[in-house]
Amino acid sequence: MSLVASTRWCPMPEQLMILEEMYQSGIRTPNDVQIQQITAHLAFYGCIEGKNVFYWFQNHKARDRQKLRKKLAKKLHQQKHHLQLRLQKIKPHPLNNIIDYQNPCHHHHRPYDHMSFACCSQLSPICLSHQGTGVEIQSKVVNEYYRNKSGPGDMLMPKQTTGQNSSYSQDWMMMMDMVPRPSYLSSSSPIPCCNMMMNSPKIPLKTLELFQISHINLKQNNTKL
Amino acid sequence: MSLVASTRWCPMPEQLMILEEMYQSGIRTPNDVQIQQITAHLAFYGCIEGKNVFYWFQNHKARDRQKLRKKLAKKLHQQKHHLQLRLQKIKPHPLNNIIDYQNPCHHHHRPYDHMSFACCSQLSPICLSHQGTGVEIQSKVVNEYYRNKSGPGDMLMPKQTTGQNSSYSQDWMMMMDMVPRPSYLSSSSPIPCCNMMMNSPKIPLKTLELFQISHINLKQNNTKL
DNA sequence: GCAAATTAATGATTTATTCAAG
DNA sequence: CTTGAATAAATCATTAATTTGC
Repeated sequence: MSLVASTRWCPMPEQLMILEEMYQSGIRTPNDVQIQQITAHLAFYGCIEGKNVFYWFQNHKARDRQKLRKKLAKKLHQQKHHLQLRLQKIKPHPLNNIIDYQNPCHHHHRPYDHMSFACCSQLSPICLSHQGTGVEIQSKVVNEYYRNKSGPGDMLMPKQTTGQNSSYSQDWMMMMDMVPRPSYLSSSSPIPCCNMMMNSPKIPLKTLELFQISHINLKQNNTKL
Repeated sequence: MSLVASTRWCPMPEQLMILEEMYQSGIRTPNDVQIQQITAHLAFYGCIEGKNVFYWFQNHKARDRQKLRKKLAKKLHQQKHHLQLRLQKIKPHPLNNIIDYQNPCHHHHRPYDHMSFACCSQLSPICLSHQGTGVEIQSKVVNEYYRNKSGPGDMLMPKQTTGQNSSYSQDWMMMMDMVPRPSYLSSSSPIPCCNMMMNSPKIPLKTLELFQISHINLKQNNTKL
């Protein structure tokens, strides 16, 4: 990992300046459109993705709060200390236990940002057409996490190979491994499926070509790279 | 808000069954590709997006843990209680204060899933070409949160209207509102910019057409719909 | 039975914590 | 040590179950 392109975003000073200024301006939790715009703008100064902007605000906000908390705690502690000293001077009495030196300061008050809001813009739930490019083109490039929506409309929803029941516990575990799956594993493993919980009638689920994968690496990829 | 399409995902029983079975199979934190595949598969049974799958696993895992914790806490409590009773019987002595009835059980041990892993698949950071559709087509449809990456390569990175300095503290606040921005606000507000922190040299930032927006709604959209 | 009122589940969001690159 | 990235925990908010009074 020396000459390999860095695995994480290295913000350019200009980008940091702009972000910082935006933060100072009050922006705390930009929504997706805002993130897009910011990203597009900052992209002029260097490679950047939406998630970088997202994370930056997230971390900056959090560490701001953290700093503030520490400062406050310190101040409070000092105040107490001073107060105690003063009280001791005033009433040098062993029963002056009014002030407790602990108080874990569990600050569990959730300091709602005056800026924060939920982005519930009521866009119609139309199911985005991927321009016929299929799923893969989105993964890891357009989407970073889960936001890769992929509606039901398009999605190279394969002509499912007729309703043969299949055990998801098995097939999905297979599908779930990340190695490029050889397609020699046929789609013909007949298995009962989805008969575990939920008292709904047993539905003949279909095995999709998309998920025909090898038996190796049954478990999820545990390595953290 | 009565006959409007539901704002949140209403999973179909089949989808739930499949998800549940996958969970039982050991899947805990599917990565983006997995989420894509799962989504594509579940889409057959009803409208669904990647984020729904993501959230489902997130919540399911969390609530599983939670349930387990509660169970354990209960058991522990009972054990203590029984032990105390027993001790009382054996040594009905007032000095039997070995057992403390508190112990807040702060279980701060981060129970790493044996399944969890970071999805660091090393796909090249190629900057996805949006097929010339620009930013908007992605927002709120392809992206749900931050994962809307949008590389620097494409992005209708406008021919910036020559380097006139502009105050981001102001312009960005304006840009940040969500209302469709009328373009009558010219791109010619000349302002000093980015001279706040960071001792890097002052760089003449450009005002991009993309961000010319109205002055109304200066603050972030706080309303929730 | 049946709808308003409560409560329980659970989808979605935000915040806190942790890991680890540099 | 700083900070980008990722995950877990806490919380919010909406929908479903359930109860309750009629």
